[in-house]
Amino acid sequence: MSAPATGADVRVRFSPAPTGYLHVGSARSALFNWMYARHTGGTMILRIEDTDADRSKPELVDAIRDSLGWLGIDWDEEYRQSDRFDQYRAAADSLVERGLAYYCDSTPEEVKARNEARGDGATGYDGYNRDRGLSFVEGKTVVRFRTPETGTTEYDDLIRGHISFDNSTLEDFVIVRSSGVPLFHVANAWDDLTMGITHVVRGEDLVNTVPRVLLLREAMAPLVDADPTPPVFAHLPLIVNEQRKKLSKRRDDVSVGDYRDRGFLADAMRNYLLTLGWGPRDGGDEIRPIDVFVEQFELDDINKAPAFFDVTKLEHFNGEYLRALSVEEFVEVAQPHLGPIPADLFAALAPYAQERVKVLDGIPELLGWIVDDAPDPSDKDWKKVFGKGEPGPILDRLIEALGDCDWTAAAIEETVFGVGTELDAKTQLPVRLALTGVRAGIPLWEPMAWMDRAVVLDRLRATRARLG
RNA sequence: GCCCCCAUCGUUCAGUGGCCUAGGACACCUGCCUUUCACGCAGGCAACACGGGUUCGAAUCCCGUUGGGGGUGCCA
Repeated sequence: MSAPATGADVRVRFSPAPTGYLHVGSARSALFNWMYARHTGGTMILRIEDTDADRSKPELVDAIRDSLGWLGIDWDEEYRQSDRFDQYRAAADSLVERGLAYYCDSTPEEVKARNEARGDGATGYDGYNRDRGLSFVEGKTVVRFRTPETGTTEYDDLIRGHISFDNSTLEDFVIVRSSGVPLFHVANAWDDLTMGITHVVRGEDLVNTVPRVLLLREAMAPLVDADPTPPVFAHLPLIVNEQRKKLSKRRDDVSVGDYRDRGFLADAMRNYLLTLGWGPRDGGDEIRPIDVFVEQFELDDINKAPAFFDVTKLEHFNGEYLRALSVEEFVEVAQPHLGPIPADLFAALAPYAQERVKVLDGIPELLGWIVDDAPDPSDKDWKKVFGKGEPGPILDRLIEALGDCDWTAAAIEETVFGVGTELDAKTQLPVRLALTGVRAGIPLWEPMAWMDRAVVLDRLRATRARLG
């Protein structure tokens, strides 16, 4: 068991594979690493795990860095595993020399065929070349690590407690491909060792790799002047979808960049992500500035159970953050989301939008009617508004009065309500439906004053006509 | 199949043997405000998966059952 590092000794890393855009699951891992680094005054490391040349895309590295930056997650050191292949291979060679690893020329198909021929239901590598003393053949042999046949490999997880694996269940896994390129486990173990990583904070889907990494670390420690003590592991609960399954790129909306593009605020996203698997120690409000949470953040407060990524709650967080902005700030962040709405019009109506919109991409729906063509209300709304009473005369009177009054917000409001008083009727809803096509929305008077009187009258007349 | 893990309101976080007739937030419902909606405010609905232990006492500890998830790649 390792002595927990504290204070400025802490070194954590976020290690994404650049095989896709940053998704919410990895963003959460990055965040928790960052929280801990900042809480302890330690070092946050970004390590790009791009050992799989076929799937890694260099341009995605920048996309990931951008998304992290957007979330306000910064780092103190950065590495790329593709720059360090020589080190991993040297380490692997040494393992072979010392008999801790060996060459193997079995193809996956051959292994599978042997397993099926045996018919005992076992899968995975069968140890066929374990003791056959094969030597290196260019493009043909992989390097496999020789796992112990007996005993257990165990460790204490800061979040999940003691976890133990029977070594007999560990197969001899590949550490160097036949192409000569090292794989995840060696690269990961070597880097954690040589970079002095003290805390490994990552998703629960990686728990099963711990024994392999631990075994490798032990085997490689003599090669370097580094602390052989294993790091502290903290495996985060998975973030799941409504089916309680790990978020997947194919089925779920997981790209952090997509949320940004839709008009979620970085602070809201970060704050929400933080509440998945963790809550403030003081039991206080879950929406607060990040500094407050950084101060309280402890890895062993993290939950064990998976958490559902609830977009509805994210939206609530975003709404709160949006409303906490000054109007000027709100106008600023809204710019990319205005759609057909002129900037000066939006500036005038921004306060109305600010308290109604939860995500910025909802702005066109809220205000678009002002500049769009005449609306087409649903039958349901139509019936709700015009279904009873004698709406015809009310509309007639509205058209008449509105054709006549001053064209200012105050005069329009006074006119519409005046007709209401005169006829003892509610006049706002009919006007609203005629102009916007729906029964809910921002106050009408300013937008109406901004619109041409003729347009307003046209929509009112069209509604009157449909009434028959 | 084998290995590992998880289990409190619909969701999320709180609860670490007595303060729990289980608390906050989201969602939902009701009311207030308002000639719309929203914001705001006041209420409401709603959970310790099940079965055995341990204990004077269990949501909290142990065992089992059931359910769920993750892994099982020359991916990470």
